Amino acid sequence: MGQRPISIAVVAAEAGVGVGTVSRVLNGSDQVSETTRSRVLSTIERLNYRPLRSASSLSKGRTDSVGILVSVITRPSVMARLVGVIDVLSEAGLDAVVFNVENRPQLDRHVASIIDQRRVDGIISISLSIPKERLTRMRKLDIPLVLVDNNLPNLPCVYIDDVAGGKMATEHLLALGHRRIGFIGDNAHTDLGMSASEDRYAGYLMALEGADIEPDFDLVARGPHSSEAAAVLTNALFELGKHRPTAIFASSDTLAVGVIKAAQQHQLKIPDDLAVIGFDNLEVSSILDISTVNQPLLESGTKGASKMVSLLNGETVKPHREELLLDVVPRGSSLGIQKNNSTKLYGVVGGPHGLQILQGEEGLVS
Amino acid sequence: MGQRPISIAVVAAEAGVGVGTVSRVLNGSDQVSETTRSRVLSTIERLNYRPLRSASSLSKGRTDSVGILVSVITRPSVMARLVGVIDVLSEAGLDAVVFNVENRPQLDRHVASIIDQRRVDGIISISLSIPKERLTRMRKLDIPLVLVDNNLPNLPCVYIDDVAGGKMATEHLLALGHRRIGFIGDNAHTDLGMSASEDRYAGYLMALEGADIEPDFDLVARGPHSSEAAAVLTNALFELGKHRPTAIFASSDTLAVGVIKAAQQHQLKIPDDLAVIGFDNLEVSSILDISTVNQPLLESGTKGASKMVSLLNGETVKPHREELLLDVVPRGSSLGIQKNNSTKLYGVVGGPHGLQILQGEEGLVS
DNA sequence: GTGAAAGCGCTAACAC
DNA sequence: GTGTTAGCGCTTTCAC
Repeated sequence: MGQRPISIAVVAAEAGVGVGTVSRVLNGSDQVSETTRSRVLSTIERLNYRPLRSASSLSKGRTDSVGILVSVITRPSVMARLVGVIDVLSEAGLDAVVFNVENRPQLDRHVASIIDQRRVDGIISISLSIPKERLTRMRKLDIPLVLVDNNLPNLPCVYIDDVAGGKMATEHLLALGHRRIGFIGDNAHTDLGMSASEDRYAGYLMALEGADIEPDFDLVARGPHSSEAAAVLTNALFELGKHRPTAIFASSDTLAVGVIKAAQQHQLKIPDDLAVIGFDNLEVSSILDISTVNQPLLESGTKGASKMVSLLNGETVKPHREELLLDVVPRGSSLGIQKNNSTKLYGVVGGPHGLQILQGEEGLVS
Repeated sequence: MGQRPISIAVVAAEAGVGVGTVSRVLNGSDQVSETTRSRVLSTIERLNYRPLRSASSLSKGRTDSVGILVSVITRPSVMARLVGVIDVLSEAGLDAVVFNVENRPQLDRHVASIIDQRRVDGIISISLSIPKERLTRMRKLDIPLVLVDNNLPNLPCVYIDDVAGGKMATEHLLALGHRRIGFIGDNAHTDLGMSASEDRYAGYLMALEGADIEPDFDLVARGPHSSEAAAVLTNALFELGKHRPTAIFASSDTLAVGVIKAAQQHQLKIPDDLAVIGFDNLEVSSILDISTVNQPLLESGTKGASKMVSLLNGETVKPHREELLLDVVPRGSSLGIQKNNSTKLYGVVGGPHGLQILQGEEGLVS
């Protein structure tokens, strides 16, 4: 009881070999005979021995863990990326150390501490802009960095073209005949480099220009990134009376939900009185039948993490910089076609304790 | 260039002191004269030195990081807890190593590896049930464990009474005069010990019993944890015709969204034709005006993490086991009172680039 | 109050 | 193939 945990030395002694051999077995070296290997292995098993991470880290000079910088985790879009990252890292035997960043000074602090304490082997930044000086320092120190949902030259990254996305969304509305198209965006966390909303706004302007429509800034509104805020802003747009927009592009689905809520409160029919398109293709947009621009969120995380894994293995990262594709997902909020096909996808069966959904859970987020 | 990173020895030499002294300064020992301390401190600053985590870990015998076991991170409720945990840990200078668990074997594997590799000083389990044998082992090895959203005797934990919550929700509907009350729950991840839905169901039954109502299992349905699934199940309940429920208790807001969607597709008026109450008080329930049972999600995370911090500091955890309180949040989906006061909370102002929301962002999730 | 030195448990370079 | 040994960078007695 209370005896000190077994070290590699104990295992070596017990197995009648040197510590070096045990270490070699542990690290899968082929410099060990099958006989010895199995003997060591069984001793390890018997003693229930596991190498101490920190000792190995110190010796190897790496931590086998990567830092993940992320902000406003609670956003579903951010969450999805994060999950993708964590899953791939975990699969590769790397620990995911998550840093939740809320403002610029904090971002800088975290980055600095991560870099200098070398507590991780690499950093994955999700939707965040690392301060320039830190970037330089990291490059100098040769600390791998991968950007997810961000795009910087010479750095491995996975990103989308938000401008193009904003353009696509707006063009969707234009194609439906709308001329007075409003924009609802957010101005949250721009200090952290989260510029998606503004980029999409740029795309919105481009689309208007392409259609020879003079932008009307009375139809543009920005606020915090929440449904409530979007509802408030939408209400403000409605005060324009007959000059109100006939369609609104919300820079994220979360905002689109607020837009629709506001419209309903004003007894406006969607999409006849007001067409709406969002961005991200979150689950909520599917269930509320909101048109949107789909972006591969989870995939951005998995691909980013894969690049990190490659980097840490010393391999060259295949597509160094990777742009993921977007596509418009037209739904009822702009087309007005009610499609409740989801009902047909799953079978429901009765049981002694109530109904149950049968099989076929494809597409269901459980 | 490429010079090896400065170690404590370099600092010591540079400052003209022994490494021991530098270490003492680093760890805030009071065994150092002010003079030396400041000299060392300035040298550290000048060289931009940071102690190497793994070396310190090896020496100290602790990692200054804690493992977080979590499942289905994408659930907003889980995410909120996770954020709470991470923030408090980070504040305390502890690294948050996140393990995303998807099934029981994986849970067991992760726990085993965490325990044996001693890669963290403690474990916080969110909504998950650690296998019993692992629990025993952890206790024997003296590895601190804190449960968030889970409740086990003799273990520090933060939890709610899901049964009571389910009862409250159902009683809310009963108080409104409903007699045929349906239940929509999920049967996801019960293998991981996520029993909230079933516990709330137990509360539902208790409430019915308290009102002398015989439970009708035709009004009970379970499926995956998604709005889509809930919509499908709700549709199935509607097939009961006049025997359909006049109210539904959905075991989470996510499910409640699906219930409402299904009702709308059937042209049912909420709450006149169908009253609905959910659980969790997610942002979505607020914007969609869904009645719900509020539980302090973020707080469960922060409180749990605080307990961990105390444990690691060798302090006794104040309230060892802590139950957080629930309260019914009545909204339009059951009461029918449309309250769009949110509009009044924030000012909107015009600008050259469009409208902006003024100040007062309290309550707005950005 | 401070320096010297002995570990912490592991890896890797070097012998044999 | 395998054992031996010198570190990895820090903390912590133990002298002084």
